[in-house]
Amino acid sequence: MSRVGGQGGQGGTPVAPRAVDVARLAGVSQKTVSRVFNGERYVSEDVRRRVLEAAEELGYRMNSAARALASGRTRTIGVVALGTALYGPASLLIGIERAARDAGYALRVVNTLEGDPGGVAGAVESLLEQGVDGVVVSEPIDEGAVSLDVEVPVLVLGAPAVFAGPRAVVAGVGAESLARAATEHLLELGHMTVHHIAGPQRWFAARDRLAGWRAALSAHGREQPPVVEGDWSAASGHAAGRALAAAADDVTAVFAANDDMAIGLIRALTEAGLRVPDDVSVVGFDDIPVSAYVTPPLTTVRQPFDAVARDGLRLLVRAIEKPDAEPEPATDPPVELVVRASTAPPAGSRPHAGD
Amino acid sequence: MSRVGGQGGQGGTPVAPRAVDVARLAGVSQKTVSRVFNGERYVSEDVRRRVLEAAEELGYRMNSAARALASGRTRTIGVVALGTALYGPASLLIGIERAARDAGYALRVVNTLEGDPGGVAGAVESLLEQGVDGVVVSEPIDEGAVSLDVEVPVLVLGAPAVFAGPRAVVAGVGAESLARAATEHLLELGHMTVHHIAGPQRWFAARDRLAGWRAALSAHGREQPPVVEGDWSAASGHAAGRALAAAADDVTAVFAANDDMAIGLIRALTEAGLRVPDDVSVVGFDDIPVSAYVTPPLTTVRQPFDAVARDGLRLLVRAIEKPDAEPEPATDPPVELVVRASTAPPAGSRPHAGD
DNA sequence: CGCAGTCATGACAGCGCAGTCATACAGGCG
DNA sequence: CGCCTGTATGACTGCGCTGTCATGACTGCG
Repeated sequence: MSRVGGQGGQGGTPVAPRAVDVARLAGVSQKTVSRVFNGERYVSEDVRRRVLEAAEELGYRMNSAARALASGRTRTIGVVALGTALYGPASLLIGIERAARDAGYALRVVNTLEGDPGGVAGAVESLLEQGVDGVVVSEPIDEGAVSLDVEVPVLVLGAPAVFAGPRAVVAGVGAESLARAATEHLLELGHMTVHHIAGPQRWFAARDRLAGWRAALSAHGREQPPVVEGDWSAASGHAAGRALAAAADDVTAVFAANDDMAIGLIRALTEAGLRVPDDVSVVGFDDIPVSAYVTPPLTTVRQPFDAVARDGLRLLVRAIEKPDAEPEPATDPPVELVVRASTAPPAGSRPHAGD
Repeated sequence: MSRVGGQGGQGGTPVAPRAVDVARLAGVSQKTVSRVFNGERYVSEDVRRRVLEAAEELGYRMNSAARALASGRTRTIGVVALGTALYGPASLLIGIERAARDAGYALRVVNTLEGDPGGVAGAVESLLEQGVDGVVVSEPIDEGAVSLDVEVPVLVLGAPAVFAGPRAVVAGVGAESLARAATEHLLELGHMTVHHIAGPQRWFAARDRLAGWRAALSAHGREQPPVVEGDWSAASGHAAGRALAAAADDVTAVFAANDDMAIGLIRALTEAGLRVPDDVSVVGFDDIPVSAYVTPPLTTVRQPFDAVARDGLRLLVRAIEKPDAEPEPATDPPVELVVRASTAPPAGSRPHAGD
């Protein structure tokens, strides 16, 4: 008794049609069906059409498990993401999905729970078990040196060589130059120095921004005020702002490592009776959607998530499909500073409270 | 010549060890290795230990493609998401991932590009092709009646029965009751009526919120002012706020369908010389992270994304693993109104500008 | 006309697992 | 003691594809 194909039978559970069923209907061999569906050469137009028609009629869908087993390739890319709804990581994930799909790859996603030790390594391991041709580690947190000594290419977005591996490709989110641009914007407005509310230093992204800030100040020979560290949340920015307003009376410019903290900071400053930007200028980072509409509209730095994801994935796909090709370096994404109303020149004649 | 296992050989490409390799090393049959890795009954403690040790030594990882082919199950759930970094959808996706992993399922993600016709159906199709045991359609946009007539269970989060299918499970994000609570909060403060800035009506979530607003006003016998429709963005909230401030001088309370629009709205009101909450009270929806730190801190409604995701996935997994069980209804998630400083009783004696 | 080269197709094996069935032995019971 | 039930294991097969090789048919050219 042979199997009864999909839509044909009246009763019983319908059985998904296989390539042989299509082949039979089209009057060709199963292998030819495979050829058509893989877009291989050497299939006559006539046969191709017949196969596609037969497939359509039966509602045929290729079984990707069988394909993966036979070919050794899954056409799937695994992503290790952070499991946070923060605008940056979420946007990057979306960009990765789009780029992967455009490249003909499906996506598997595993989130690392923050604070989970060995999270990245474990996540990569589980992806390999699920079967992926390549892995993207998106904006990870520093967990000490992680060895990504795995057999597939790995793209690390937004983290340096801490992630070592034989087939690692690192593409930058390039936050350092962006942070530098933000800081320089404030210096160019005439501020003597710029304070910094940093992100949590376990995040590479936070360190990059800190480094960019330092670099800008160094380059201009300015002193580096003590850094306050937040946790990306508006709440932490608020707390940092309170501390800043209380401790130092000479703060005229602050660069916050993300927009949420900048917004919290502005609120704290406002509560302390300081006006933004009249008394204190504030720059954020990310250009989250609300930034243009908070009070005052926030000057911030826009990250080209889409370009980063696309560029990184291009490299990854190349590494997957042409393992022997040179590991071409990533192109640096463009810097974009969005100047709004939260920054202004310092009030030169403003009397110092403490003098 | 037989294959040389993984870490053993010095030269050449290492070949991933298979179950037979583990079996050989442990002195058992391949089938027994399979039993151990699937946690089946009837394996002696001694054998189990030996197999695990052998697997460890070889660095064995099961091949999930082979497993899927042989068993017909992929242990993977596919998610159709919207491809937006909006807080709601992103949070829901994270909740889904966690819940799926806890249930022992991996995740495949496909984003629908907004405005892509037939996006959901196409996305589901591509997931089926990739091989999934179940599908989650997360907060979709109305594309007309979509028939999810597929062979696997489908969980639709946050959309009504427009998505029909033989094995569909619908779990609510229950935005209607939340929207109703938000509106009633304003009425209880003493406002005569409440204006509404709606989300794009192609979104079910936006319609639910609109319906909740209407229900609250009807229940209290209040008139329903005309609705302004935004697109979730702060920019659209800003535009709506401008229109509102210009057109009507009797606006004392506004319920915005999400926090971003509420923030844009507040900015527009501020620019028009109206104070929040003194002149106008504003309620948002979502409780995005910055909401507590904008000026003024936003009264809003928190959605229990995690609970919704977890509950929905429980139903989906049940439908996958026990196809014959009753399709238990979803439990309604709890309502949580977060009252901050953007709402207050109306200024009773405030002189009307136009009188 | 005969032979090489290209194009088009099919036969067959095997990817690495899980399902099915057979087998073997232990203990309980009438 | 034979029989049955429960436990523990292995042999064999097949899931639905792709890779490899074989086989024709057709083309161009000396």
